[in-house]
Amino acid sequence: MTASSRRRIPEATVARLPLYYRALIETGERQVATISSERLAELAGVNAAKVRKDLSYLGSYGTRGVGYDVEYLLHEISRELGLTRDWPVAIVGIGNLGRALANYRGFGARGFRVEALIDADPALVGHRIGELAVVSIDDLDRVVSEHNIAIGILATPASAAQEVADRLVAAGVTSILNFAPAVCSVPEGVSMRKVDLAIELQILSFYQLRRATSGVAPPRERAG
Amino acid sequence: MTASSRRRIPEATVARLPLYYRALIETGERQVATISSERLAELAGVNAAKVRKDLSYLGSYGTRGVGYDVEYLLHEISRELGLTRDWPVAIVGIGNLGRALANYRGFGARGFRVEALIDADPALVGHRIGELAVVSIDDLDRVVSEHNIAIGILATPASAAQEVADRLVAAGVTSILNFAPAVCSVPEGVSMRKVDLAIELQILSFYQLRRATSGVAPPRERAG
DNA sequence: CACACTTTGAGAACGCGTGCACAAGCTCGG
DNA sequence: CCGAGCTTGTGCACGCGTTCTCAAAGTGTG
Repeated sequence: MTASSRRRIPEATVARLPLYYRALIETGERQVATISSERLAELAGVNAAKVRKDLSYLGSYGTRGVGYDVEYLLHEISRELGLTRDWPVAIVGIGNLGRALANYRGFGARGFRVEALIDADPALVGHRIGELAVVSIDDLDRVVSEHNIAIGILATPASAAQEVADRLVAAGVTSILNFAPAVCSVPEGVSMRKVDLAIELQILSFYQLRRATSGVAPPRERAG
Repeated sequence: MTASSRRRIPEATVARLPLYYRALIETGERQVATISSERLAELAGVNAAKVRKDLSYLGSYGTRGVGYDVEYLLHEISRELGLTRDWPVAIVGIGNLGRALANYRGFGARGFRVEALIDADPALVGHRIGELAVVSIDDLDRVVSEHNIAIGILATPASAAQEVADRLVAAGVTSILNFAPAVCSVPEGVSMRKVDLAIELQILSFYQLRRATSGVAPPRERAG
């Protein structure tokens, strides 16, 4: 039975699976064999009922009276998230942020291997960052297909975002992580997630202001 | 009447206000005086009914048959988001990401002025990045109160995140943007938003895998 | 001034996600 | 082998957010 033959997993649950994954990795390193939903909830910063419901979407992997087998659960979540294989990734836009992302060690650890750095600026092309040389955006198509890249990270200025997204999609990329502060649309069948740093600060600012001018408490955390 | 004396604004709406803000800025620059909810929805990448409902939480600023006055609406949203004033910000953890954030131009444009760079590594202290010198974490308390910093950006390794968050809160910071891949709790009355790059990729990977093994379509976009 | 047209604002229905509460099921000690 | 104790899995109710829909309210033309 493949991962996809199961019942549909709610989006909110998918967003929490990486939290469980991380918590389980840490737990496994401490040679702990089983873990209860309560403990896992604590480590992941959520509520225990939610953990149980989330995990039940993957199947009944727990044992009543005991808890979940750490190794087994870890394996199942890895498989569900596609972390049992490597994902070659390309970063487009090698500015401040793109460079930081290129050097970020956290990706490789989870199987996301940055295999291409792409930029439109001729002055940057050929410049090495770590093991990789920046290639021209003219070679986007070739690089994407040669490295079999399915996931693209968009770190260009806002003005270039839509055009680059289109080119990535045309080249065969079907998942995009967009850091550009711009609305950007992709066709059906392509996923896109947005991370906008300025927007995050503006949301904080809203609640900060409310707290300053009144006694209104902010929500405890965001949806993610 | 202050921003906070109105009825409560739903969290989901707050998260969209910055999108409207950005769209209105762009529209204003094109000398357009009024805008319909439909057009604004298009620019912000959401649905028109949502735009109208969101804006109605701020008050009835539209004119039936006409639309919204761009300048006026912009002003109201700015005020609501606290963008009419400046927010001094500190970045803690001057690694790859911290440095990129320190150089990021997008913050200043919205009134978020990075006024302090803090790190625990003595080798980094004194090092200049742009206009600012990195200061020691031992001076965190002093720097935060001297600059009246209410918003902190946490870009440390996961292992230091909770401790640094505690120190920020103790120093008087009441809003934290957390980039560290760790669960991290803050007391009531402090807001924290999380941005975890590895988690974003893992979510993309999930849907990528589903698409590869079956014909299941991913959700069109995230909640944000 | 009346009428056609546009667009907002809000009522209402629906769907998703959350969390309580508890039965079902497992372990372990005696 | 039995009963006490623990933990999972899930039914259910509730609340939030989204979206459909339409009356209300404005504009503009003849």
